[in-house]
Amino acid sequence: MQISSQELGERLNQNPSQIRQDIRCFGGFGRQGYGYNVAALKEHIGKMLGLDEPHPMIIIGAGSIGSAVARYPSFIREGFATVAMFDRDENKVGMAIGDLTVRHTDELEEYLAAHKVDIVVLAVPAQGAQEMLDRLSRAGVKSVWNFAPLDLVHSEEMLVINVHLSDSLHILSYKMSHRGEVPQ
Amino acid sequence: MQISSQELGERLNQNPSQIRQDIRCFGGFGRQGYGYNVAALKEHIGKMLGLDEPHPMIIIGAGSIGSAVARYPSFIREGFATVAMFDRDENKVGMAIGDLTVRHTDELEEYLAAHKVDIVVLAVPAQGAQEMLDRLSRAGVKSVWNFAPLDLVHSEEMLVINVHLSDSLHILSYKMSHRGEVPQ
DNA sequence: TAGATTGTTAATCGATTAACAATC
DNA sequence: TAGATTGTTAATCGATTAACAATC
Repeated sequence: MQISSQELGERLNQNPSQIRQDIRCFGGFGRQGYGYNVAALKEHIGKMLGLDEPHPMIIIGAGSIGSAVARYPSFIREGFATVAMFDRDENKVGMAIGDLTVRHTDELEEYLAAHKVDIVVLAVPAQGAQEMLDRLSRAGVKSVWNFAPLDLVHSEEMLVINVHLSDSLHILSYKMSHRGEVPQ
Repeated sequence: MQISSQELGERLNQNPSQIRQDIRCFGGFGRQGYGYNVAALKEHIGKMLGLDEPHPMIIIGAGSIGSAVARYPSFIREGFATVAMFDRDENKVGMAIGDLTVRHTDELEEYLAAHKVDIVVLAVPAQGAQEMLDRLSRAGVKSVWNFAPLDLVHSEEMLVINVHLSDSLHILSYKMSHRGEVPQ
């Protein structure tokens, strides 16, 4: 099963040249006159993105965002399994979310010391987010996926990706207001 | 209260030239030797993004993603208030989420005909998403914020913004795997 | 007025696209 | 072999940055 940069481009709304340039970046393995082997391509891209090995995640904050991430089916398929959830609210501790039971944040450091955790999902309100990030930093956490609606201050060693849903909502709002105008 | 492109650039990690170019796009109103009036700047940007008037939203799908959007505090502050939630699951109909009660999707067209709805948030599983989008299209909906993890086919008249959380997770995963490598 | 900082044009840089020899 | 399609270099395009006259 093969695919050409031409067809890949059509499906992804990209120029075929762009496709070839991009694939080349992670080591060309196409064949002239033939195209790319789909299975090999998928494997290479997966490896490139680190999807070839599991990445255990824990989620801090068992509110609606934390729950949504824990339940997102495609993450689990791709190896991003949530292995524990934490909350500081006593009322949420003990609650079942999917097949996990919410733990108290007091247990956080202990948990991190005992388990391999690749990614910490930060799904707490804006107020407590920076403090929690500093705490995670002290506990040796290296990668954080932040859903708190602010940009967090962190050291060079930490990798923090911020998800700001409002950015995408603002784009929608902007395009709504300017629809029908001549582009440019 | 004023601010210069210099300081704005420092705060936003942008080149001051970039800042000036960008602000100019929506009509320059800075003053030489002085900078930009912060209040005026905020108002102009707000207007540009359509934040000067409320945008009633409804959410389809009362699962964890739908609930998270309904509760996201900054949306409400910015005028994106959720005015109704729908689900096709009888068990969820009648449930309270914040101060809303989940309605059955059977009432959707009726609701849309009777109320001003600027944005429909699509927070249903991937399987039903395209079908629901077509239904919304027939009901005259013009703007959709899609959280279903697939790109939806839609007519030119419809504005559909896709939120794919996994994109951001893949970026995190990629950077994790390639950390410490010499950039470029 | 002198100093500061914009609006705007010009220069630079990087990213996208086109072209084509290499080769399967 | 002939046709197709890659890898790769060159050309184009757009976006970022620098520069500076205008002016508050």
